[in-house]
Amino acid sequence: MNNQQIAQIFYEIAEILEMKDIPFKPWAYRKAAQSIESLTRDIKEIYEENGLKSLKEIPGVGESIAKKIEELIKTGHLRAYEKLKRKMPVNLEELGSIQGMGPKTIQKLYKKLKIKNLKELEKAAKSGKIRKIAGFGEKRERELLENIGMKKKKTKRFLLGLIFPEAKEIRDSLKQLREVKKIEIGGSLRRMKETIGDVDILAVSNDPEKTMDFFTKRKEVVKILVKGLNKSSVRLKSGINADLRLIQMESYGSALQYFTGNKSHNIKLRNIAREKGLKLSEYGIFKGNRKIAGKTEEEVYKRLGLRYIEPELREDTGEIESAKQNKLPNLIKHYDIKGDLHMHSDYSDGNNTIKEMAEYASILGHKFIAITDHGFYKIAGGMDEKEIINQKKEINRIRGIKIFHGIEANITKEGLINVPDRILKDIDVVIAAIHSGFKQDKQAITKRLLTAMDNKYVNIIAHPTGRLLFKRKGYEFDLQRIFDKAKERGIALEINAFLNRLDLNDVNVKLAVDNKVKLSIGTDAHSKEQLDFYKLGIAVARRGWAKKEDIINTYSMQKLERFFRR
DNA sequence: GCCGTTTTCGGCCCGACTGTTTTCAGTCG
Repeated sequence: MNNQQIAQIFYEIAEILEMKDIPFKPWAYRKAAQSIESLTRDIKEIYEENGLKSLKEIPGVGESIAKKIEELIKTGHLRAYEKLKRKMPVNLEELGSIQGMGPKTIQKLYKKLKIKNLKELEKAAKSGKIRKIAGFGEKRERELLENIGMKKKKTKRFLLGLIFPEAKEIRDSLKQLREVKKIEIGGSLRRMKETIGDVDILAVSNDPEKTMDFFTKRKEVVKILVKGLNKSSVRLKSGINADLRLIQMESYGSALQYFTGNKSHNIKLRNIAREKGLKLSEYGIFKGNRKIAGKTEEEVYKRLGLRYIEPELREDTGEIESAKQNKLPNLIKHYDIKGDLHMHSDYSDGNNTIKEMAEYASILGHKFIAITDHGFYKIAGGMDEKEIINQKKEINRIRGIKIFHGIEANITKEGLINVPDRILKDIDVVIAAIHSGFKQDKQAITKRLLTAMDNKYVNIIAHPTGRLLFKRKGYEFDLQRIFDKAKERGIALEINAFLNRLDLNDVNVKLAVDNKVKLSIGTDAHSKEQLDFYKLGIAVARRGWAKKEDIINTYSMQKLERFFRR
């Protein structure tokens, strides 16, 4: 029973209780499920520490839910849940995934028509049985059928790195309109989450009609879903939906705050408002009927007694508590980054020459780069000893920004570095990474990484978990032991900024920062345009609460050289 | 069922939209 499975059970209990019209309990179960889902540790571990007592320290978990967690850990079952299931034997996950099917509707359709799953729902809708039930009608029935076809809630998510440039282009084009007084991207895109569900754009406009026309006629738009004067919704070429909402200037701040989210961050803010006898909504902060804030986000947070919280932190993972105590970190800024420490040239599997990479990096404002082609690795066109020597000579000839001569070496199944020490010793920066043998168990991978980090030339462990978004989960290892070793040996762990890696991810970056481990940002670019991904790396760092001093890309050249030589 | 710098009892986030209604319930974000 892992955290996700336990959370899922509590979500289902919440749904069933909701059907039964039991007040407030669903809210409690959902809250507990949410906290369990976002734990960074195995809940079993927490339980083993101090039993029920340590479970109750999880927010939203009290006496009763703690006992249920205990039962699940110990037996793998939950009698209370199974009893509920027997009375409500419907496939909640399936039916609930249909847009318009909430708990009350599912309950009603089960009671009246014994509908238990998607197949039965579709059959009933097609044969016109649903429209005859009180509270339903032809339109509802037709809509349900449509939504079954769409399976709308399961719309897939998209890579931040793909959507970010597309959304920015739309925003910038709207910004050109004279009528548009203010505009910003909201939602998970503003929080720079690694995957994005849809694009939310907020604007203030003097001419809503013209603005909406312009938006819905953009060349990126393939379908208009809704078009109104306050809100329009379109589907873009990439497949993602984009909303444009127009709001009044005096609510701009509170609307931006509201539409940036995330949801539990917002709920917490509303609770704080309520505790102060105020009301917070997307229209502002109200005392009775009087609006007392809402024009800017800063004002909203301030009025709630909080320091301003950067969008990347708004995930309800402790940022509100920190803001209250004025303990938010001073997050790393874009301009703190002086260079990129992982990229490939045509010496291995990259598309561009070293010179081309360096020139593009210079345009981006970098002061240095590290060329880190694969060494001794045939599959990726890795260099042999002679090519490595030639590469060094070429780097020394190139004028312009500082180029560190690096290498990306493999960590073998035994934890050895696949490039001999006599070569490594003359290289400025050595990146080591696992590129094969992902299936080893947790212990084996941990040992493999630890052994590799004992090599005295290794400076950076690249893409430490090996995950690929939407593709591969990544291998497991004992994070804490790797952190301790990295600190002991003066090795940095990488935030690989390649769009489908983002590895370490935000959660692990936060843990690393807490452990005072140094991090390095590298794009892993295989062509010059991919050097743009460094922005994604900064986003992950910021979402992981990283400060300037946590990231070695912010070091001065001298300090960085010292770090590499250690 | 959880939780508390106004509470160990009495509260629990807010508003828009929609379809089916004659004043609202359910769903969504």
